[in-house]
Amino acid sequence: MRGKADSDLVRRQNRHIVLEALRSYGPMARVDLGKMTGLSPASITTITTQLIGEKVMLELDEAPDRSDPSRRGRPTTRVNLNPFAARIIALKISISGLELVLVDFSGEIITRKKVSLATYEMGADEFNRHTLHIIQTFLDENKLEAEDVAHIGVAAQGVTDSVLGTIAWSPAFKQRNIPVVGPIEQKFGVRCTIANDANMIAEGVMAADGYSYDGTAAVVFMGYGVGMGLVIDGKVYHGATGAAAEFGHMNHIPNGASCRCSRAGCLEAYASDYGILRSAENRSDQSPPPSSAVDPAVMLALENAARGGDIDAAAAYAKAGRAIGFGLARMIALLNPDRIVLAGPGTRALDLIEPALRAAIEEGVVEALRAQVKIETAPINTDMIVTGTIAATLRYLDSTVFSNGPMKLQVESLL
Amino acid sequence: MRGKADSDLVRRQNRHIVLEALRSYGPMARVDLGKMTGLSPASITTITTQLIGEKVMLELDEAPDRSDPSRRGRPTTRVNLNPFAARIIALKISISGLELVLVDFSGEIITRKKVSLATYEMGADEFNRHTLHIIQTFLDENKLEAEDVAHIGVAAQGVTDSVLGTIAWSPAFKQRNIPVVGPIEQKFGVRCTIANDANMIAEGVMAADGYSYDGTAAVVFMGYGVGMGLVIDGKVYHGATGAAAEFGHMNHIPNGASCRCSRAGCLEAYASDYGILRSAENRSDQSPPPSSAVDPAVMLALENAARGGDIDAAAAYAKAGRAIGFGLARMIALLNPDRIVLAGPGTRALDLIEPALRAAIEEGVVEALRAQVKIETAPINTDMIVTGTIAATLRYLDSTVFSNGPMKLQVESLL
DNA sequence: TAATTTAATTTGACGTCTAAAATAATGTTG
DNA sequence: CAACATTATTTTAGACGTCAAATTAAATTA
Repeated sequence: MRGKADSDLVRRQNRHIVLEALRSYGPMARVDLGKMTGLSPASITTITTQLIGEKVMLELDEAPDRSDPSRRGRPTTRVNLNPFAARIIALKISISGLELVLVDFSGEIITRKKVSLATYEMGADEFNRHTLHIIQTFLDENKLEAEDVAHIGVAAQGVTDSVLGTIAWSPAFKQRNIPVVGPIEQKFGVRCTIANDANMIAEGVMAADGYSYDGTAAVVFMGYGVGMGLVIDGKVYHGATGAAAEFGHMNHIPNGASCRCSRAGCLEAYASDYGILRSAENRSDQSPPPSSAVDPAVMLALENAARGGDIDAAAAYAKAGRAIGFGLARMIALLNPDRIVLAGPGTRALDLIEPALRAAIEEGVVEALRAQVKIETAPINTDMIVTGTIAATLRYLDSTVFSNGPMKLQVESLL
Repeated sequence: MRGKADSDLVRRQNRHIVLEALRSYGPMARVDLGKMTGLSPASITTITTQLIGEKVMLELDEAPDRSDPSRRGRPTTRVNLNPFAARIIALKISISGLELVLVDFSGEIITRKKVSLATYEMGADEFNRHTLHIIQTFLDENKLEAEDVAHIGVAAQGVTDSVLGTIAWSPAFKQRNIPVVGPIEQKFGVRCTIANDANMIAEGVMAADGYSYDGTAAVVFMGYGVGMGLVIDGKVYHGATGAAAEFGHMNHIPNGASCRCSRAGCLEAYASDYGILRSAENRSDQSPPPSSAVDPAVMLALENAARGGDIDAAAAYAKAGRAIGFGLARMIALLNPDRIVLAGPGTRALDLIEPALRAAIEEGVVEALRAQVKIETAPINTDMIVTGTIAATLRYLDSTVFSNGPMKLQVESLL
């Protein structure tokens, strides 16, 4: 149960839904904000006036829209989030290196930059030395001081701990429990949060339809690894420590194929790029997984071989599909979602995977449970991890900082 | 995102938390309500005055508390939920029949009654004819009209659909998709809801500590079947159609042991009473499961045999533990909970099950994920299903009916 | 009996919302 | 082109709910 309600809560909540409407649907007129949020025109006036006064919002200076000639009356003036209200950095840490994206408050990308970094053999200290330097350089290149940045949102591949601010385990690192948030906050004095990359994909998918979805969905990522982002009652679910939905390392077969995480039988060991490749090449399930990503060209060739009649390759994809299908069946039994979204480069081979996947779901879970669930595919080309990290970070800022209103001056001390 | 906020929301929310405080902690003084809810004494006065006026609450007429002789000042007068504000019926449908419990608004049980009913062979119509008659008799016995009952909360064993108000699949019925809510609402004109029994156990566990827990927990029921209630961010999670957490029918081994649900490899086929018995008797995993519950005495004997050195029996319990352990490992990978509660008669044999269970969890999920989770055992004797159903139903009434305030009179039509 | 202590209510101010009225900015029409 | 119509936005006045502070209530203590 949430706590007590008072006029403070009312103000925060209503400011929040106004910001959220602009965040999801872009610039709009005050009337439309009213329709969107259910607030009266009077309240919208009050709220927008305040937000504009705080420089969080601005009135767009544009010529009236004449596209509909039958339109009468006073023309609208649209308002939008003020791009200069804040800047954030989204930082993606993956097996191939770092990606930095500088974004303004309205969500517009200002610059982005990729830096490859061979992280696997690095210890935590060395990694952080590099990372902090790369961030500093990125700031310098954009003529920014650290205090110009309101938040740094990190998305990392693997198991992240959002409470400790660490990467608990990742295929990009030999070492475990690498602190990330601490060093960044310490060096730059900027608030920082970390999340799992698959959760950020889920965030991206939700952002794509304006966070209008409010059911339970699972977003599956297939590629160099297998991940999942869970959306529960419309909100991306993070679990006790932000490490929820480690679908790739959910056990498929007890004592089964060996996985990068040094365990046996994980789903990923059957359905990731390297798992599929291993099966296709008829190597034993127990043969050790590689420490680096499989070359995408190799996977492309394998797909085509499977389509061209290579029986071993086709069987490898079917095996992957069966593994994912059983994983989904188990997930469905637990969570009874209404939607499953398949995403990531692995969906390119969906034609090869899907029959076995669907058969496994049918085999693995009662009809009553799976009948409702819709399976969709998300576009694979867009960089959902970055998009999602940006959306999540900005939404977080909206709710924590900008919904509250301006700092109250502490005048008492003057008396 | 929730909708807009206004003074209406404020009133509902604050009335709600006041009701909730009394619901969880019982009668208390207005001062304490203030401390509990964070509301000012003035607001508490306003709210309690209104609730008392609406006969939802009442002031207790009791002698001042003299237990602490050093206590000075005006004595408190405690208030409580008015038992006569409403009555509810909790109805439990299980393989052994129906159980009806009449409860007043303060949560006090007025009467309860068990009726055994051989439901398995019944069709939906016959079952409902019996059920409606049993409810009618129960009302008559307590000299109640249907309209004296504010809500009927049903807990059923198996897969329930809270949207359609049906039992989608249950071991108590041969037939599928049995409508329950519809017939009851139609005949008695009383609002009715249905939920899965394991979810109601979870509700009971949460109620037991005053709904103060707000993390993610899984409550596992072990007995004639295997069930799970999931608590996500402090709320019992029901999924898209109320059929969440069908842990017992989550697949354990593809193409594995045959289950009552007519599928193969479900966890329940290894870890329920009949599954354990089947293994202990060295019958094949494929041999058909029984259609009725295993006699508790048989299970008790089996436990003692296992403890007394019967190797087959001990192995059966270990096999059950391993199945549950892998199921939990998979659940942990998906949901990263901080708490697992084991409940139900099956926990009596926990000594036999636990080693294999813990080993399986270790084998089945990365350390980073399982390190946080605490495994507890709930008392097995209390009837958690009924307790939980009552708690859930009353809380539902609190939030839907009694938080709103009295009906507004529609005076306009008089003009 | 008067002072003290704690509980509960009353009073007056404050913040936010809303409906209705007023104002603003445009198009339409005779 | 002036008056009217239309749509957007702001202003005004009133409603509702909270809270701090003052007041009243009901007990104990001295």
